[in-house]
Amino acid sequence: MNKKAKSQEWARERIRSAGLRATPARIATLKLLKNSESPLTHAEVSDALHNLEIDKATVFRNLNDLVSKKVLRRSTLGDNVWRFEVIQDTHEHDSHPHFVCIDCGAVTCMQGVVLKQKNSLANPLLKQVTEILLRGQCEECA
Amino acid sequence: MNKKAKSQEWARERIRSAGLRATPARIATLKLLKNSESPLTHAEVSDALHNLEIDKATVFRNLNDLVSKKVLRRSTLGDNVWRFEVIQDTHEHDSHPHFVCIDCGAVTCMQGVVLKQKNSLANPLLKQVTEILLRGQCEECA
DNA sequence: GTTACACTTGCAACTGAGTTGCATTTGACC
DNA sequence: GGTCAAATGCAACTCAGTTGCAAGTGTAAC
Repeated sequence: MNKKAKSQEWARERIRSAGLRATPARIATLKLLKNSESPLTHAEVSDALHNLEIDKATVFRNLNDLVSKKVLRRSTLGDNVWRFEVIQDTHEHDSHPHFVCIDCGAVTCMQGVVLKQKNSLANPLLKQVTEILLRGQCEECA
Repeated sequence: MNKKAKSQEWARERIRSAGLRATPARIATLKLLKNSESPLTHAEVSDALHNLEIDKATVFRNLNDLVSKKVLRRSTLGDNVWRFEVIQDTHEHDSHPHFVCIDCGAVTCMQGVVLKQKNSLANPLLKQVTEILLRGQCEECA
């Protein structure tokens, strides 16, 4: 099986095992996000798939469906637009912070960064944090 | 001077010292945010001031003006809506993380929390972080 | 392979946040 | 009080995201 067919089969299997139907729109969406280096907005996904003539409402619904099935992660990067990325199986429980450049919008995953309490007073909120978002300037824009 | 007049005078002075004109709309906006316990959305501000018949465009412009003059802080809490809060003078250079409850929207300042690198590989991005946002469930909602 | 039907899709119309251009009004300094 | 840049009101706009509904399609069961 060649690389393209393998990617196709992977996407198909991922969608089906989530309990959803493997439609062309969903397979294309998932393949696109899998191959992307950083999370994509709905507009970017819609744009990339425009040659498949998939309606924007369909793209939204599929992205949201895949999020609710834990196939994708939906995050907000400070510009009030949702971004979507594939949840890697290997990182499933490794919720690393994301760094977002406030100038160019580029997103970086920060695997080696953790949150620490400065003082000994335990903050109970720390245990319930589900997402960490850092904002600033990336090296390019600084 | 009574409490109300004091608050009025405080807002007036804060706006003027930022280099802006102290208009009724701006004074009302600033007083409202000063007395609020948590950041407010534009819609909430607009709503609260509706008896003053201030146009929504004016509210937006004033909020943004006050943000650019560092009188207010504008943050996004994960629901893709901007929220505004007064920057307290005492915390001006203390960029502590904010914790946002994904259910009720409540915002908490986390003074004792810092970010650490797990491994020794220095991540240059860490030096350029200007804002840290944690998302999760607050104690009430957990 | 055919069939049945729930799940998906496309379309179009909608909501709600936020922006913009422009004519009119007004706060602050003289 | 007069002047003028700054601020406002209005209306029309953009853009993200949602929704209702009729038509189409993937899948499981035959």
